[in-house]
Amino acid sequence: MPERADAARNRAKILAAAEELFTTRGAAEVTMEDIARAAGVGRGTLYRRYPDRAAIAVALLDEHERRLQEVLLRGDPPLGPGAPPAERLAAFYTAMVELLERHAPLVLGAEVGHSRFTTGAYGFWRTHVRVLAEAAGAADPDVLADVLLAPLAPELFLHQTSRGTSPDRISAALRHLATQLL
Amino acid sequence: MPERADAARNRAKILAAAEELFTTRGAAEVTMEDIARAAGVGRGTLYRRYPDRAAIAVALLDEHERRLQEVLLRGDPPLGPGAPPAERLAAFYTAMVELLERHAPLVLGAEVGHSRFTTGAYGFWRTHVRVLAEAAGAADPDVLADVLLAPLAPELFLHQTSRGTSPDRISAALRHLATQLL
DNA sequence: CCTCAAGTGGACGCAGTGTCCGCTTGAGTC
DNA sequence: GACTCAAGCGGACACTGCGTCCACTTGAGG
Repeated sequence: MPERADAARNRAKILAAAEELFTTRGAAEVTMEDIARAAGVGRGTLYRRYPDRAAIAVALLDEHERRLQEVLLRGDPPLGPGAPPAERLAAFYTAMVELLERHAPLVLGAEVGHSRFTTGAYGFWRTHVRVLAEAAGAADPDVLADVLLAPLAPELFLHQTSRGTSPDRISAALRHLATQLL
Repeated sequence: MPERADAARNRAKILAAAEELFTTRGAAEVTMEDIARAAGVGRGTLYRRYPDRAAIAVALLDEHERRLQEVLLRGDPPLGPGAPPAERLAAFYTAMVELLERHAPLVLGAEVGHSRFTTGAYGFWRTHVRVLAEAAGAADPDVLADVLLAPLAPELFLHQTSRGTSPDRISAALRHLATQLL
């Protein structure tokens, strides 16, 4: 059965309020209570849908990540299939840094506990990179995939940018890395 | 003035109890109350010295890290000065993985919030790696240093080992990386 | 208009945090 | 050995955020 009208309205209010709070204050400073109040909704209603902050952040990210995943699988080269592995990895890095730049507070919010590696998204990125590493004939692509993804950790990104390093510079360094390794 | 005898005794009891709890249960499952009780000490006493779990974990790690830092600065090659940058980085990776292997729960415990990058230790590792990158003539060693340290994130290490990847394999992959990049 | 399941929201109990302050104790002094 | 007093101690307290529960409300189909 489809979602009831009031339920859909509340879901939208919750997501809008949460996105606003996450990006203005930073995920760590936002409580479930804050989100409920900002959305004009009771705590119970909030918990009915989302068991914790991470779930909300994941829901918010979902759309953006899906879009990139789609492009990786079926888009044009160099992001999509067709280009040599090194170029595809470089393009992937660029896209991910852009994603981080726009949504770092959300990505960080999604990582309550140490959930980063257990979300479906990490698995996807990991598989993608491992396949590229394999195609380039790298030794131990399984471990290399994790290593290549590590510099995209949102905490690191925020640390670097807060220290004054521009996303472009990070992006460039990663592209350089990609061409050297694959 | 020196520390009073009872104070020193309590500090030792606290550190011993905390190390035990951190390693057996995992840092996230340990409360300040737990540590105080296990150490046979009041909460007030605990807070007097350590404002939070992170401070305790940092204190516990301090000794081990100092030893490695000492070797990096003044020890024999390839860890210490003298060897070519790539070899020094490879040796550094090996040493760090070993450190993680022995003390990952502590390292993780030290990272309440996103303190990893603000501790003195991170700054030290970062400087060390940046100097190596510079010596090898790498482009943008400043950013590269962060990138090269990223795969040593304790969350990643724990994730990899819990998935069945042996520390030796991680270590080998990182050494390979070092020789390819510098 | 009626029914009733889906949906709502706030009150409640709990766990952990960090502070405060009256009591205790160690270490110099005579 | 007794005295002093600052350093040290520890438990009580107030507070914040979490997650649940259940009596009430509301939307949609009959």
